[in-house]
Order: sequence, then C-alpha cells, then structure tokens
Amino acid sequence: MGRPPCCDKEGVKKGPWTPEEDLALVSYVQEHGPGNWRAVPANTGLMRCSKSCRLRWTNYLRPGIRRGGFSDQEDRLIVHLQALLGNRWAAIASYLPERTDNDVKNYWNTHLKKKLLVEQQQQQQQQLLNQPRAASTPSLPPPPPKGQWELKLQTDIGLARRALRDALRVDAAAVGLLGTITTTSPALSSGDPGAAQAYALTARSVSSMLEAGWAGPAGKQSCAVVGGVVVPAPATPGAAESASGSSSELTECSGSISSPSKRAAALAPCQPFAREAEKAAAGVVVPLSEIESWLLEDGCGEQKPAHDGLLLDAARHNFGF
DNA sequence: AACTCCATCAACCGCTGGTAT
DNA sequence: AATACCAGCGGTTGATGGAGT
Repeated sequence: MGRPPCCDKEGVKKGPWTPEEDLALVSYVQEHGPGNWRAVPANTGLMRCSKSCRLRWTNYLRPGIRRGGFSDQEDRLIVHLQALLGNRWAAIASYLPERTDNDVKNYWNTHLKKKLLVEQQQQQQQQLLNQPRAASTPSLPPPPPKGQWELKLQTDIGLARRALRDALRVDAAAVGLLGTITTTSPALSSGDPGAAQAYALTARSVSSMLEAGWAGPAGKQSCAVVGGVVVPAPATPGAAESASGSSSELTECSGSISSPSKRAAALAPCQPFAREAEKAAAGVVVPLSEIESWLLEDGCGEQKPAHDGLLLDAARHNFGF
C-alpha cells in the first residue's frame, strides 16, 4: 500500500516563501525547536506541507548558514570531497558547517563542474603541446587492468587524502571546519541591489532575531547560537562563549539537519571519523584534533587498509561496481 | 527599448532508510 | 514480520535577473 504524496493535498501553497511565512516558521521553530515538521503547518497556519517547511528552515532560515561567496579553500575542499565521496552532498556539506547540502550541490553544478572541465581541457591541451608525437594516441590513459584495481584505488585515495589535507591546511580560518566560524546571516551574502534587497533585509532581520535570542526549549532541543552557528546549549553560562573561542572545535547541533547517526554509519569504516561521529551523535562538541591528526598523519591510508570500507564505498559509488 | 539566451538558486519531487506501532 | 509514517537525500525544475544582440 503506497503512501500518498505529502504535497498533493489541495490548498497547499507552493513557490517562493514570503517574509510573513518565514517569520511564522521561525517563530514556531524558536518556540518548539526544529523537528516534528508534520505539526508545523497545523500549528502555524502555514499553507505549506511539512516537507517544504523543513527545507525552508534547513536551507535558508537556519542560523549559522553562510550563503554565496565560496572561498578558494572551500572550492578545493568540495572538489576533493566530491572526488572522494561522489555526489553525497549532505556528507560533503557536513565538512562545511556553514553550508547546506543544497548550496554545495548548486555550487558544484553551476560553478565547480565547469571550472574542472575547463581545467581538464587546458591540461589535455598542454599535454598535447608537450607531447606532439603522442598526439595520435588517446589522450586519456587506458583503464588499469582488473587485477590492479585495488592498487589504483589505494593510490587514488592516497592522492585524494593528500589533496584534502592540503585544502584544509591552507587557510583554516576560511573554512569553518578548522577555523573560527564567522558570524553571518542567511541574507548577508545577497548584496543584490534593488527590490530583492527588501526581502533580503527581511530575511536578515529574521536571522538576526534568531541570533539574538535563539535557544531551544530546555531538555528537548538544547541548542544555542554562537557566532552565528548553532551549537549545543552550554551546560553552564559562558560555556558557549568558550566554545566559540576555540579555533579547533567543531560546532555541532545534535538536533539540527545534520544526521549524526547516518554520518556515524557512513564513516564507520574510518575509525578516526567514526569516533568523531559517535561523539557528535551524542551531542558532544567534537574537537578536531583526531580528524586533523588522521589527515596529517602520512602513510596511514596507504599502508594500513583501515579505511578500506570507506574507500571501497566511495569507489563503488564513483565507478558503479 | 525589446527580445533572447544563459546562469543562478530556491524549491519541488521522488525515492530511501529508519523507526514506531 | 508487516505496515505506515517520517525525515532526509539527491536529482531536477522553474522563476528570476543579468548579459548580449
């Protein structure tokens, strides 16, 4: 017996959200915390389906989201993670705490994919110029023999890991994962002149309101906004401030859109990540030292197949076997 | 000025996995 | 064990605005 689609009901509004709708949603979430989305339309009077409410919150209204203005470091991180994980945008976005999966996905499709294509073409042209005699041979290397598959995979993963490490290292402050997370609101990056700005300002005020006063209900959704990022509410006053002051701590909200349990499962084969994911699932603010040490630890990935599960998983996804 | 084309991104849709009953 | 429900994910679409002609 199939399930009826949630958005087929009559009277359900679709299309862009109005400031009034945003405000109603934000007010509700502020009071009850994110979750139980099914109850949101009924309790707010919004003529939207629960799914639409959740998406609007997670992709736009949620505090701590930075929109647009991807830095070079973020570009590199996304490119490397995409090579490593494939189109698992939620997983990739989980490494960029200020970005949503939708944002990363859109940015990949509209910018990075083309950028990579251009770079590849330039590289191929350069190769042709450097090796005029080899022009008659195919430009792409032949696929490795089946027997060498695992060897190639491990080499590729080693390269990907090294590249990821480089991307993370360059300017930690520019990437929320390692650095201080800057305060921004969803609308701050809009910067578009004209009429669109009116709504952007409204959205910003909504966000500012959240940043000023956000706090989930005690015992249910204990989050707080620190420096524009949702973090677990501190056990004692001032704890959030100390957390925000630490440059090497990952801010994580146990009840936000990120799915710690899924992340834990996805990263389970990779022990250092799995430990972090378990802690995150428990709502603990996770220091990045273990992830960093894994990234910075030379030879770990190549010599001991401790992460084979993750590697094979990525390979299966990318190469469809 | 009017029109077309293209890029961007918010939002929708369909599907999957997890969980409660 | 079977079913129904819910949240989340990834692919796709459609509205919008800017650039080019």
